[in-house]
Amino acid sequence: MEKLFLFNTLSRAKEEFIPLETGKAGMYCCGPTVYNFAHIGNLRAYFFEDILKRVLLYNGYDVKHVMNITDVGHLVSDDDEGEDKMEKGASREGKSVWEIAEFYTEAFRNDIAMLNILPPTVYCKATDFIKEQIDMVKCLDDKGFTYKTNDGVYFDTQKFPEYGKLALLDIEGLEEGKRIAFSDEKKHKTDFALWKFSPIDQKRQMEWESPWGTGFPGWHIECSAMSIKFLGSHFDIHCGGVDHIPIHHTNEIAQAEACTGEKFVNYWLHGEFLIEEKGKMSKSAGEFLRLKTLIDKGYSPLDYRYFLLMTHYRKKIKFSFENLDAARNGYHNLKNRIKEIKSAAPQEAKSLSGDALKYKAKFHESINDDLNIGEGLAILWDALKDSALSDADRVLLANEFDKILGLDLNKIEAEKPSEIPEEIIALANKRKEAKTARDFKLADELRQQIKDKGYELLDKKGGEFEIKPL
RNA sequence: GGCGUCGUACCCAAGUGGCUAAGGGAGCAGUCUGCAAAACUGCCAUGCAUCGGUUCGAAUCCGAUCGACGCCUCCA
Repeated sequence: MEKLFLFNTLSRAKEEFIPLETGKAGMYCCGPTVYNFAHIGNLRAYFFEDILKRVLLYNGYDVKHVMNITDVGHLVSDDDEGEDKMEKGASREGKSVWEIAEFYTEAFRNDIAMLNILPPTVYCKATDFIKEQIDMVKCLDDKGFTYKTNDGVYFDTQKFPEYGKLALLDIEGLEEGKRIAFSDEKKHKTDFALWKFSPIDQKRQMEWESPWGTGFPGWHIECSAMSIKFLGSHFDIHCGGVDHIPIHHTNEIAQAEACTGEKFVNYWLHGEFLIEEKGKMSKSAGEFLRLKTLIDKGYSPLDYRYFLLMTHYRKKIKFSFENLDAARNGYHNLKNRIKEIKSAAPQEAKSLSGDALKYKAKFHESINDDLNIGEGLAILWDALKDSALSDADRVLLANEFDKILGLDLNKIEAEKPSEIPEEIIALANKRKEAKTARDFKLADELRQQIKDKGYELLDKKGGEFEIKPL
């Protein structure tokens, strides 16, 4: 098996991937909170995880990919009035929180399917595993890692000496309550809620009984509880966006390791943000770009996938329509070139020749070097332009690389003569005559007529022409 | 205030100590052509934010400066 290197946030270094169990890889990815549509920045994270998963599969691993769906609301802040994102979404749309969750989960599945993101092996909804979450809080409670306040059960981070190791947190330097009203019942600024109580005077749409009182799970417990349920108390890979490093994943490690007494995860991988001119894309700002927005503007979802393929997952990518245009053009040219090669060599290729194998090896090396897809894409371009390779080899390589790229390159079909109506052919022949007679005015008129009827007339060498449906 | 990341051509971007600094887009030129479109071919960074240092050798390591961004509620 080829060596695969991944950048591990824990060590801030590329490390060789060694699975816990030979030939298998367990992977947990933090999924969406289904209170609204995903914006294109959110989708970048799932795209990065898709590349990771495809690279693991390419290397022959049997991948178990688990993703949570956060369908339980988390409070907007510690001191808010009990309204959360889910309930806000529900009241905004006049539906129940359960309906909201169902609707946006479906929208999310559609979005990732359009981007050719392979669906996870397991989708797990937070509300389906409340018992597991309560059990985990109990476990922490029994081991003395918790304390109770008026509004919930908290994790006492001072009892977990390694707290913050993932984020290299300088806890002293954190500004308590910098952007949030701070609960003064918390013993330490980094302590976080494991279980929150429902406000006494209010009936929440989502609340459950627990040994500590009616309420709902804290902000981080679902991921630890569900990842352990599906992948075991110690598993290979956990990923998410970079924003998860200092809080969410830091807290997950604390909870999980305090409860199980084992190392939680071997490799932590984080995807960078997509940013706009004015900075990070966010939903709270109101307007945000969805995949559908791009489609409405005439882009295909795979144009956006190509855009994401152009850079490395650990680098910020700046979104602009100018850059998306560049991606669309590049993708278009790529497909065009493959179509031409396929048209020239319609026969099925059998296996790669020596030179083509070198390209394959280079590609494999690139993607195994911490998912260097930008370099992989360049290798594809080089191969397609290498005249020393046979057409059959080039087609085979494109199909091979597409296992990672996911650009539907294998679906490109050779140009086949389409059925052109007699009427159009007659018009084209008339135009040819006009051209020969150097009556260009008439020739242009005829070409326009053909265009109006939905066909494009292209001139070829020697006065020949080609008709294509528009 | 603390912590973290980044700065490679007009745009996106790979390269993180040693071969002419990948690739894509845009642009320009050419082939073809009455014109157009498409396609193909060629050109496009003696330099990698700036200034110092280490080294036989630096885009790559170190330091300083400037600039951009992220995190310290929730968030991909």
